[in-house]
Amino acid sequence: MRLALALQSQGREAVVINADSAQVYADLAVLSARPFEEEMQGVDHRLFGTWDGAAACSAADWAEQARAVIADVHQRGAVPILVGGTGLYLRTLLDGIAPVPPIDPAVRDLVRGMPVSDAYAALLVEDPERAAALSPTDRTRVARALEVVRSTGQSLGHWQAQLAGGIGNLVQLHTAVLLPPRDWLYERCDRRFAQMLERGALEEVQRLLARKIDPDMPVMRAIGVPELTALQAGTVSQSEALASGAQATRNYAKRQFTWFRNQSPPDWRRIEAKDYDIERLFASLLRH
RNA sequence: GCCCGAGUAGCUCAGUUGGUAGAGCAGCGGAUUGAAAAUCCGCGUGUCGGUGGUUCGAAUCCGCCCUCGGGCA
Repeated sequence: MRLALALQSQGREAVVINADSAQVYADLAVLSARPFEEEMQGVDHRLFGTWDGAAACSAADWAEQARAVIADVHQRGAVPILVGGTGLYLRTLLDGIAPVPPIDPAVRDLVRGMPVSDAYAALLVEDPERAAALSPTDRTRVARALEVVRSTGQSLGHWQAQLAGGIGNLVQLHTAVLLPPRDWLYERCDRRFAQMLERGALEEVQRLLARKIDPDMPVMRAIGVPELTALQAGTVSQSEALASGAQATRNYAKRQFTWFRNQSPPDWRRIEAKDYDIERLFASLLRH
């Protein structure tokens, strides 16, 4: 946002594009900490609250939309600013992803309904190479590998040998990976979740629950949703829900830290200070 | 003051008939190719409250002391 304003002060239009897997859902305004109208200060924001919670937004879905938005923004001579902490989304946009055809919904339902142990046993037979590379307890990846072989007749490895749709080579990137001091970060996580409750997070979850969406869907797994669902059900107290939500936020922050520290390209600048000068950070971008 | 109960990892607790201790959570590190705010993997030396004693050997048995609960006065 600060960058967008800095650009605008130079008479250049900027568009903020969401790259966060929870902020894409319309149902999660408070719990995903989606910026609200006043915060946007008239700057165009895209892909925030774009998906309905009843639908699952995949990395490829998001990347496809992001590509279109970026093309449009460039068309207008404006600068796209991608913001968000979902590493897989950014990687998919920049590097592309395996061109796996759509999965047969019947196969998907069947596979995802299986206990991991069964799915893994099946994978050992149907795609032993992949099975060997995965932890037998990794539900998400075991299910993915199995649904891919069953639905496409080819192993996941076969598809992953190629990447499609990346735009990393077509654009000029100005990057910054924020890795602030851990204590400072955790303290903010605690405050953030408490603040969400003050801003109506519980009511948001009540509205979500009324929709009776499958609990396995991404919206239902967003941080705070399970915690506040438990509060709503009366199985935990207010203070317990507050504590577990804050804890989940911290756990997530750490995972994000690990992702970006190790998975993002080494030439992406790491910022370890909690304060930084946006004008200096993006001086190369702001100059011309 | 007396009687019970509890004092073991940062927290919550296990620890069988004595053989110098281990789980969950937290924390730290890591993985991450179509639901990723998800999913998974790895890392456990701590005066076992203190102190005397019994014993070849004590978190475990005995004495005394300390702290925190609860009860009785």
